[in-house]
Amino acid sequence: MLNDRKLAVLRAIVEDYVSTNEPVGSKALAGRHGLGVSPATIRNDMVALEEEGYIIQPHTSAGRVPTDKGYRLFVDRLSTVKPLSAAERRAIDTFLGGAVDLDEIVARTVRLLAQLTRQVAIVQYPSLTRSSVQHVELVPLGPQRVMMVVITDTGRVEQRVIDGLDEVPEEAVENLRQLLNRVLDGKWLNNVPDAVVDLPSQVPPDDRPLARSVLSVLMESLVERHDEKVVLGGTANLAAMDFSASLREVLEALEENVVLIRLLGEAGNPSMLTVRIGAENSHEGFRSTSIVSAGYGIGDQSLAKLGVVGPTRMDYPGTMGAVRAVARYVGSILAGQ
Amino acid sequence: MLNDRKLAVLRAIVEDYVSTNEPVGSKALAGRHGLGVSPATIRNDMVALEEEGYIIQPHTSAGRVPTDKGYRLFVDRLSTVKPLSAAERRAIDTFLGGAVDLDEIVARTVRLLAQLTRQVAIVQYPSLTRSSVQHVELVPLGPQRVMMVVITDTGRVEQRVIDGLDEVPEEAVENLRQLLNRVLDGKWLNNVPDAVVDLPSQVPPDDRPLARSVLSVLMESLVERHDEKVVLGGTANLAAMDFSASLREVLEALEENVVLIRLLGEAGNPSMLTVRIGAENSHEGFRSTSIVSAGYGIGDQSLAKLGVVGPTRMDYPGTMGAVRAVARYVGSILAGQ
DNA sequence: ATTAGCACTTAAGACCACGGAGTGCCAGGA
DNA sequence: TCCTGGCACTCCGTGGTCTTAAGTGCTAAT
Repeated sequence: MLNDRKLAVLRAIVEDYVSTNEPVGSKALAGRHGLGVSPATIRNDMVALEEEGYIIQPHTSAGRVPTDKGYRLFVDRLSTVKPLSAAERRAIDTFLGGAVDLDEIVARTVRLLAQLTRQVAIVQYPSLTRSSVQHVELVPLGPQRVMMVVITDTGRVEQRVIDGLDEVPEEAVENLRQLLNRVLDGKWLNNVPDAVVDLPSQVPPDDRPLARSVLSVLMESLVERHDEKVVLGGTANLAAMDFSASLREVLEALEENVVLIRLLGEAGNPSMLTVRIGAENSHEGFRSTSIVSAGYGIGDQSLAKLGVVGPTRMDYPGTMGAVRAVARYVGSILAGQ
Repeated sequence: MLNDRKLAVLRAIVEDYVSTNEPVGSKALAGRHGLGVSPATIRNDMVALEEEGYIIQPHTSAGRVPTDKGYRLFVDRLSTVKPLSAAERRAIDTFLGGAVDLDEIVARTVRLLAQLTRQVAIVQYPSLTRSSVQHVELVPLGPQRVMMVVITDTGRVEQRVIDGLDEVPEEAVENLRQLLNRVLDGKWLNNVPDAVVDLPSQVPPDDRPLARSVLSVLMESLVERHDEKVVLGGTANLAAMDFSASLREVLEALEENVVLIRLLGEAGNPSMLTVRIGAENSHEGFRSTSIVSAGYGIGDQSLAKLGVVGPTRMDYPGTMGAVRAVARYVGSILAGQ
């Protein structure tokens, strides 16, 4: 049904529409692209494409515009990811290289991604559950307060104050500290619960209340509370975009971190590029946007996701290239830390 | 020159224009407000107000619109801060009361402020230099790495890893830890440099390289690097605003944390409400917005600023009331922690 | 299967007329 | 001296008509 030329026509329509933002007609198309056939022929192909639902015309006598389904076919079969230019790669390198800690890596990444794609960038903080414990510290703050600090191999530090304890002797804290480090050192965070479950029985009976308090806070901070933060950048680029939905709707959706995290999480294979187009996005506010995302992490272990949000009418090859490149660079920077 | 009635006219113009977003004419004004004079009289007053630069008409035969100077007079002399309703105060209380740590207090505050004012809210993290040291911890991470954690009385935690040391014995770290706590406990952060300047001479000669490394990182993290973070909220409200400038310009300016911090910092008396109207803002991107800000802190010690950004055509009394109330509540919550 | 030609549709722009809201000014009245 | 009613004027916004340009669908010929 869809021979090669029809596909070529679809590709040309997508490319033209993305760059001009105007419905593309048969004549203009035959002129600009070297398809070697007349406008009339292209028109015939167009009605076929329209019947299949890949393109529509906004009104009778207007050119054609790709549908979500058309973009989907385009990214799946008609385009290849565009690698970055050497200059762009150098820019990434120097820009990300200067970061000193995790916060700054994330902040710079989001700026970079927004700048490269001229769209809204989203970067998720590396997830706790995918990293491992490097060190646990317990610090007595007073007779009844203890601070717990957990350091992970991705450079993340979580700290909590444990309050309302009975009088705790310093050496009990010290014992517990040593025990925790012995048991947890190098453990995946999601294995922490199993590792500590019988830990209270290993301390002297007098110290068990302390141990239980510390463990419950530990579990809460590491496991139950997936406080996966996300950072946004490039929202100014929204002003230049034109959604069929209202700008307000998109801005509102972008403010809901929970939504963003779910959206990134929905992506398929975590180490691959994922593209969700228009109505494929489950959240109402993103029905007229496309989201290109990728996992990033150390080695082939994906720690978190990053991506960009733009109009469905976006430069998919270029955007996908930028997202993929940035994800890889961030991974290598994290590994080098 | 400006008698009472002219001022009343200006006040009426501002109030009408703020609520209708349309230039207000003499007839409509005489009808709605009980000024007790005829439209013709109001017209005469209007030309006077226009000659003084408080109002302008967008074109002949249109109503009048307040200028920046008009708004300024309005907030300075013609309006009073509107206290929140009891329901609003209760809402603040329950909403902010549920926060468990500093991050969450800030996050909730920004949401609250955006919701109350229906504008863009900005909250600055409590400044380091205004708080005091509660505890310093040094944790050996390996033979050549030490982690330093500083906890302040505002609940903020700063941590740094000190790297590339010579072999450091554990007891040297422990000694230094005790010394630091003895010297710094309760100190204002901005007094820390003075307090530690002669500290290397108080440790055994062998440990001085370690002490110097730790101190230089300490100084860097606390003093030189005023990494005062700001958090934004309610950007979706931008969509409903109409600036004379482009939306993009405002969004861009809002993304520059440095600009926001400077802007908040420019405010006058830190414990008072500050209003900057239109061109009074030094930054280009905010020329068509007004910024209402206030300091907040524990007791009468101002730790940081918060505020909202909206169109010059904003409800000043209501906005000022909300900003002031939120600033006070946040202060009391911080004090209670 | 492709192409050229042609009649048809539609949105967008130009032009115009007109009603409404608002103004400035002037002369008369308290 | 200040206020008011009246009046002519200005300008914006709206709605109507017309025209143009772009693009389509269809048919007949290649």
